[in-house]
Amino acid sequence: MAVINNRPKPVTIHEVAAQAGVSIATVSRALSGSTTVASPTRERVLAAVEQLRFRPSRLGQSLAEGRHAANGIVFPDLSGPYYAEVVLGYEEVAAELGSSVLILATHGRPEPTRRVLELARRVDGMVLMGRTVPDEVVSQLTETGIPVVLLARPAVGESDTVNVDNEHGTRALVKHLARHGYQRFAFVGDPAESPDVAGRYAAFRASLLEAGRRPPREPLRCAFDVSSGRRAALRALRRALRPEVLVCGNDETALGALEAAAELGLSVPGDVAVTGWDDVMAARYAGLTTVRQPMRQLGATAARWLQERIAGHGEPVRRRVLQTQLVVRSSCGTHDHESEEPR
Amino acid sequence: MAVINNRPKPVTIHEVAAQAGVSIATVSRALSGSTTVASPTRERVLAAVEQLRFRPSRLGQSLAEGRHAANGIVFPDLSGPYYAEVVLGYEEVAAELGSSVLILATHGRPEPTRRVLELARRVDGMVLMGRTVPDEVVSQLTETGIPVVLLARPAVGESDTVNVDNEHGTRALVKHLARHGYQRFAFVGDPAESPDVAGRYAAFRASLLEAGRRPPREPLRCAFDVSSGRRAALRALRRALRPEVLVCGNDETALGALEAAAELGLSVPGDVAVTGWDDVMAARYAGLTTVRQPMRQLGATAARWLQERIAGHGEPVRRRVLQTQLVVRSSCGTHDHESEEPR
DNA sequence: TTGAAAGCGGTACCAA
DNA sequence: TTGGTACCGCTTTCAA
Repeated sequence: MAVINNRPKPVTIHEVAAQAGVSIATVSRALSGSTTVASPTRERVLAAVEQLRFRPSRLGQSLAEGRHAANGIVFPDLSGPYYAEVVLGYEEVAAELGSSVLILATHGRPEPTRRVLELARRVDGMVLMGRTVPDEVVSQLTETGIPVVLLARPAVGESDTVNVDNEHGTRALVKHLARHGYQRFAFVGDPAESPDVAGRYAAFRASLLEAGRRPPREPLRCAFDVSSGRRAALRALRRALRPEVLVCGNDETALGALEAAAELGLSVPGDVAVTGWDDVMAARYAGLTTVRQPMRQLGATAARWLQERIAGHGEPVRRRVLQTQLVVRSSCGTHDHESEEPR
Repeated sequence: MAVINNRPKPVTIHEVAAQAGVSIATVSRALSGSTTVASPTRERVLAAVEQLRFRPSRLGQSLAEGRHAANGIVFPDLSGPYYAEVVLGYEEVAAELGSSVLILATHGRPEPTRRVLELARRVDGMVLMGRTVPDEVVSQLTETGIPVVLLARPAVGESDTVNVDNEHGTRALVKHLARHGYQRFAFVGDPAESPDVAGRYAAFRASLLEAGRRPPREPLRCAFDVSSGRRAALRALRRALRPEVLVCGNDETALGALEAAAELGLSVPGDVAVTGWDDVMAARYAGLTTVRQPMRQLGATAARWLQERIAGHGEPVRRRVLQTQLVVRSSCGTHDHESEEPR
């Protein structure tokens, strides 16, 4: 137990007050600028602050003010470009609006609920992404009075919700694939893994049915990473009746599918077409047809709404569904007009 | 000013105490488990806690305990896979060790110093990455008693420092390129942009000189993104005496260089070779020769050390330089033995 | 085993 | 314009 903790203890407002020969109330006023302080007094205070290198304790301040001036974002994971971009968009706006940003990755960790509730004790509000906590926890938070904005997940109660349009994005994709003339579609990805994938699979299935086709087989369930995608795609591609298209839940899965095809000596898109979701940087170099979603904007919108909720204006519940963009590259088939790819 | 802030005010320890018919001291003890509390009393307290859904205020707790139980990481940006991976590695370990994690991206924002000092008021310690704040701020923080771990930047004073071995990584790369027989090397990237790039350029220059070559020209300065890399590479490739190799400061720059070459109708590696740094996911699909660095491990090590500093054991200063790995792909030239690429 | 009370470091109201 | 002081919500001595 030989803790040799020799940190200088922080300067407090009392020492500044003593040094300047005023009361702590005056120091507080001089620094906040709220009330008027006589110029000479202010000078003395600021000099003392300067000299003692006084930085007010955030804890004292927050306790007195009754707010943290911080908010948080909870997401499954930060690996892979998708979440990183969303978090970046979030941080950017939150910082702009004067809040500190706490992050919490739940994926693969025990007790996500406990961690989220712990986070809730240090913030004025939080953004919850995807499949991080059960609905009950969302309700519990809002009942406790903590504003919550949901991101990339279904609405719960009266919380604001921001989502991407999985429905239309998928339909546009399937429609494009249908024009290529493909008949046998397979979906790679686990709807249970994330609400987004669930939405994409549902739309995939629905649009095939509406086109008068047979219902697709069960999705080839797999996690979000490349190697899981590869394994799942191998299963599909080894079937007697090989699918003509692998519609993948996200880009990393699709990149794994490309690997699988290569491994089996199948050409893409000749023997099998492959599509993804997200349009991560690698997708471009892999020639992957995919659906781009506005990742930063998802985070930015959530941050802005959260701040407004915290400010406490009584806006009605807001739900936003951001649009996607089909990005056609080579992996879905050959095209006459070179490059539908947007700049 | 019509703020309709109707949040239920949080349950405090006093209400729990009243409900359980004990003092707040007893409630605190019953919850912390530190001191002994008679079983029946504890039962009553826990029942009250349950019934009132009491969650202790983090602010009160931290103020009394004299610690935040949180720490922070400051980085230039979160876009691009590099920082995201480092932050992920950091968050993972920090959370494991029981700290909440605050993030702060400085890049392109005004007043990075003010923001960092503001962050310093809410954490027990922090990790500072790359070119985020000037050395004086680092000193100022440590003098104030806030433990700091530096990441991907030169040491300052007595702070722990974690870096990647830019020196050896670059030498291995240049050596490999020299074996290809290339004579005219150009460096793409701005040493002023980050300490890492500075280190890479220095090693690049040194190893060429040591090999008895003429000193290379000035680096083609550019920012870290693909399009900046593209523009810089265009400048180089349009020179009368075209370089045979573009050694780029990071992968995104290199991907831009690949674009530039394609634009000019130059084949890679036939007409010009290109290399990167980081081994981001896209590098693989672009066939980019690069140097892999252990990004997560950088973050993880920093988090662990920071925690130890905060715990206050008086270890001597630590400096770690993590090793890199050359990843040879097609962009640097043709190879006999297919794929030196590690799995 | 429990309670009273003194902090922890601020903010803001009320008087002077 | 300033000072005194009552909080904010918790932890932790010190006594009982």
